[in-house]
Amino acid sequence: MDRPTLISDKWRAGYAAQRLAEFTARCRRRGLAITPQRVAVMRVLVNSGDHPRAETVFAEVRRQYPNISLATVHRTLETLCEIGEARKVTPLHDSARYDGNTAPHHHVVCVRCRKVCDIDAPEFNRLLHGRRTLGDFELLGCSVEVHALCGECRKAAAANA
Amino acid sequence: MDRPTLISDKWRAGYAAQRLAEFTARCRRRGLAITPQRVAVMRVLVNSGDHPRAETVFAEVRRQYPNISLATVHRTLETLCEIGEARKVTPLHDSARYDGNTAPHHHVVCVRCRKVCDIDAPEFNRLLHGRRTLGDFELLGCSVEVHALCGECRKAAAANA
DNA sequence: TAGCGGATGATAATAATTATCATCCGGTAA
DNA sequence: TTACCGGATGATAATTATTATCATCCGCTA
Repeated sequence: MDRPTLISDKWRAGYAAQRLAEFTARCRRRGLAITPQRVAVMRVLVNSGDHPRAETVFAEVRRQYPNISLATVHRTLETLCEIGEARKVTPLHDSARYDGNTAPHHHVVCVRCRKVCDIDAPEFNRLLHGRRTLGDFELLGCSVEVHALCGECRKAAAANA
Repeated sequence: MDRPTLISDKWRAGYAAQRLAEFTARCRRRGLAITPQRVAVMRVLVNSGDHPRAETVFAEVRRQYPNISLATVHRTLETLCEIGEARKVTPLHDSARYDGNTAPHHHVVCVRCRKVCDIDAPEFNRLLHGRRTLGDFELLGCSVEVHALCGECRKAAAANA
């Protein structure tokens, strides 16, 4: 069946090992230096079942590298996102975006300029199929964020290529 | 059919009129004063097809109330969210959250403490049914955010009640 | 092993948001 | 209608997250 399931710690442990094993090769391929700080940030992130903030990663990495700078952690996390080794849980975070539409609906977000449009998709409103819980969580609702390139950004991207 | 569609400006105009007509009654019911600033912020927000930042709402409202403070706009937007008249496009925005898992997956977020867990749900990965575009947008992928209460917050909420 | 260029640490600067507080004004009850 | 109470506002300071700057360092290639 296709029910949603929480990803298990066991799965994550295997996944993390795999990712870390490939990490140095991937950095080299991208022309990035393999520094102990970079590896440490990557390790903490990929081992975390949580979705940590920069500050949290900093606290953890610091135990092994007491001299690491918070700025380095921020820079490294951004770098990891740029090369596709990590992602932000939300692409919209610099400032809060508010939505006056309280009817159930979803969003399409331009990954380049971050424009957001509302979409109506009854099918998306039925994703939970009436399920009330998932593991320890009591489910309340869900929202779908479709990632896309808007018309303008599509043109801009084509022009740059 | 149930295909996703962009919400039209026409629909929004009607929706906005309706929401504004009900707004004062809803405020009264909640014990909130009807101030011109509050109404103006609500009007700008609900008329916006975009998903504006506080600063953007501020710029717009200021044309009618040149003395309004940015702090008031921030406060008012938060208040609107608290009483359910608006919502944040993302509940996670105070600081960026990073995810080291680059495999397709989705998230369940506690709306109270903001804990995030990964979920695996093959069905969610098929939402776009191979569609390539939606209006002007070129689709790239989608992610589902399930809103929930985690175990701890459920207990805390029950204790407070 | 030398040297180039990217990476880092320290710190300042910026941006977004929240806190503080005196004043103001919407809502109620006389 | 008027007086009053408590929430709302405006001005501003404070806080928090993130990014920029820059001198120094060190991973990597030749």
